[in-house]
Amino acid sequence: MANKVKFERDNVVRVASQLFWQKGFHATSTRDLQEAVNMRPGSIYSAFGSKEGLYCESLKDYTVQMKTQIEGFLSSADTVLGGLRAFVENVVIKTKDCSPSAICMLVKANSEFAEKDSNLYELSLDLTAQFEAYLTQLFTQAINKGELSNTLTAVEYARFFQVQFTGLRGYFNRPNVEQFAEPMINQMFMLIKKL
Amino acid sequence: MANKVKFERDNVVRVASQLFWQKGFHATSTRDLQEAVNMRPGSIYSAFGSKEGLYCESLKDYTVQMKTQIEGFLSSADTVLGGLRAFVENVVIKTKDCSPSAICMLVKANSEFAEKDSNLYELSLDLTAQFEAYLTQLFTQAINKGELSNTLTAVEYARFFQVQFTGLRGYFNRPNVEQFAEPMINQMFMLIKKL
DNA sequence: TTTTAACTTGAACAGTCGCTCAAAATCAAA
DNA sequence: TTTGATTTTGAGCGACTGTTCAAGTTAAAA
Repeated sequence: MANKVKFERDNVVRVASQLFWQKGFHATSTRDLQEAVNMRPGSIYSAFGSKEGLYCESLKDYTVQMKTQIEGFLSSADTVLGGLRAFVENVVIKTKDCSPSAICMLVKANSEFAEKDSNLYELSLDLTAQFEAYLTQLFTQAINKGELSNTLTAVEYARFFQVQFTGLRGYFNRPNVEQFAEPMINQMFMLIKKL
Repeated sequence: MANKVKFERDNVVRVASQLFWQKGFHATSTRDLQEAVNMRPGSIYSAFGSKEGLYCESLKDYTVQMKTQIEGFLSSADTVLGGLRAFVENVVIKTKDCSPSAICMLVKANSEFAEKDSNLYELSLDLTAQFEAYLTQLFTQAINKGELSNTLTAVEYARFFQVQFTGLRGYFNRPNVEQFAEPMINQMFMLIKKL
C-alpha cells in the first residue's frame, strides 16, 4: 500500500558515522552528509528528523560496532586480556590509516559538546557509562579466570583500561609515532597485569 | 601622531582562549567572541586578521599559561615529581569546576581539526611537540636528581606522563567521578616511580 | 487498470556565518 | 587650534547553515 524506502538505513548510518567521526558534529554540514549518503534533504529529514537525530544514531552505531569488534577478538583469543590486547593493537596500529580518526568517536563527542545539559553531551555520557559497564563485565571474567589478581576490583581495572586506551589513542593521533605504538601497548598490558 | 589601541591585547587573548577552550573552534561564532572580549568586528579583524588568527594566538597563550603554571608548582616543591603531582592535582581536582573544560585545550584542538594539512591542526601538533620536549627536560632533571631510575629515557617518561595525564583528564570530563580522582592520581605517580 | 498512501526530490526559506569598509571618533604632533 | 595618522564603529555583504514542503515518483492494494 505504498512506496518502499530506497536506502538501507544501516548503511546510511554507517557512512554518516564515518563522516561525523572524522570531522566532528559542528564541522559536518548537512550538505556534506547529503553527498556522502546520496540522499536528498527531505529523505534524510523524514528518516532521521534532524542532523542531531542522525548524529545520535551514528554515535550509538559506533559503540555497537566497537563492542562487536571486541567480541570478535575475544572469541578468537585464549584469554580475555589477549582479546583486549588484539583489539587495542587493531585500533592503534592496524586500522590506524583507514580509520576516520585515531581518537575514539565517543571521546571526540564528549570533548566537542560543552553544554552540560545538551542531548548529545548526555548521550555521550550514557554510551561511555555503558561501555565502562561492558568493560567491567570483561574484567570480572578476567579476574574469575585467574588472569588478573583481585587487588583491584573489576570496575577499577575498567577505569584503568579506559584511561590508558584513551590516552594512547590521543597520543597516536599524530604522524611519525608508529614506532612507539607496540612498546607502549606492551607497557599498558604489563601494567594491567602488575597492578 | 595617532590614536592608541583601547584594549589590552593579552587580556583579549585570554578571554577568547577561555571561550574557544570551552566551546571549540567551530562552535564559537565571531559574535560570541565580540561579546566576550567587548570589541566590534572591525577592531578584532584589524588586530588578529581572522577568527583563525585569534584562535591561533589563544592556543599559543594556553600552552604558555600551562608551562607557567607548572613552573609555579615546581618552584614551590621539593622534587620535580612533587611539582608535577601538584600540577596534576590542581588541574584534575582543584580547578576542575572553574575551568572551561576538564580536557586540555591542545588535546581538544588536536581532536577537532581533522584536515591533516590545515594550519590549526599543524599548530596543535607543533605546540604538543614543544610541550613534550618541555616535559622531557623536566624528566631529565628528575632522573639526574635520582628521583627516577633510568630504566626509561626521559622522553619515554614524558610520553608516559602525557598518555596518563590526557587519559585522566578525559576520564574526569564527566560528573560524579570526583571520588576517584585522588586514588587515580596516586596510581599514576606510583606507576611512574615503579617503571 | 486505477487508486492512494508512502517515499523522493530539490528549490527555497529564514537565520547565522565570517568578514569588510566607509564613516565617525580619537589623540599625539605641529 | 588645527592637522592627520590611527583606531573604533556597526550596518551590512555574500556565502552558507539547518530545515521545510509542494510537487513529482513509486508501487502495493483495490
